[in-house]
Amino acid sequence: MLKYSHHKDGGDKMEDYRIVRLSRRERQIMNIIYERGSASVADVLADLPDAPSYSTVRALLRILEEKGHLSHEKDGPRYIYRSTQPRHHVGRSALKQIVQTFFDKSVEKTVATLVSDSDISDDELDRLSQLIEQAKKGGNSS
Amino acid sequence: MLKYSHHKDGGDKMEDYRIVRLSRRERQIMNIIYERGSASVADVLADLPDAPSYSTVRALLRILEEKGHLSHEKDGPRYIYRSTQPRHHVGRSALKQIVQTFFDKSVEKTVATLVSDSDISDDELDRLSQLIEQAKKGGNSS
DNA sequence: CCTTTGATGCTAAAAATTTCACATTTTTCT
DNA sequence: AGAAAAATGTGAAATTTTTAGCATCAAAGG
Repeated sequence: MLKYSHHKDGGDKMEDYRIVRLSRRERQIMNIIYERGSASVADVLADLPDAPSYSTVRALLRILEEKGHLSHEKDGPRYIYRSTQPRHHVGRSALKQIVQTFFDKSVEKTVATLVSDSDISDDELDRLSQLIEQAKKGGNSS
Repeated sequence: MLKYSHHKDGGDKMEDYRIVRLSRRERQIMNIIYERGSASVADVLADLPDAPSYSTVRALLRILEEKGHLSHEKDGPRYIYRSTQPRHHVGRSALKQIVQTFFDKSVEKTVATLVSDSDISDDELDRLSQLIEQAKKGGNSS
């Protein structure tokens, strides 16, 4: 046939981005928990599209916990699940992935889409300006 | 047990975001194709982490085509696959999802992460400023 | 205290995904 | 043209994911 360069070496592509390893349901559940910060079984069930049974959700949560993505604590009678990885960390990674996949690794293109698409108030635009200004002053590379 | 409000009505959560419907491998492959713009079987195989066999990749590509996510054209002896949905459209949707899931729907927080994380040149920061300025002048809500 | 309700623990079947082997077709090269 | 190389087409096995049923445990209420 052919020789294919399975270059898993570059260290650039796909990197650790663990979300990519999750199955469809696992990802949906993780997203719900990231969005809510924490969630009970009922919370997850309420937010899940095409919600399966209660048992099913619990099984998935258990699996995610076994895999180390979630942990739970007891809140009275019920379990509250949280991500083991801090949300901002995972978000940063996910964002980076999006920038790479859809926006040619260009932060500029990404921001362009963000500000053009959404309905942003003048206030928020001002704060964005300040953000950029701060970045200019603060540590940079060039 | 309990009553769970399977509210699939709000129309806000998860919305159409089709990527979420893809299986793990399907998603990986779609990402590769979005990133490259188009790809042959060998291209996909080269970029896939834990690359399976050639046959396997072709099977997945066929499935993605059946599901309507991909189409192919002949480039000489081989097939070149492309997304049926325009990349910028899917990217916009994916970005929106990230903003919602990890950044409290805040464009500001998202941009803050983008500019703080990445190593951005002063040039790019200038262009970002211009971008914001344009958005201020152009159509907005408030 | 005992019953009811609502939670979890576990196990296994059903469904979907992932994988590859083999056959066939097309291209390339001498 | 004929042989070799490289691509696609197909079907089915192997694995993983997804699902739910039933047993058990804990809290709340009469």
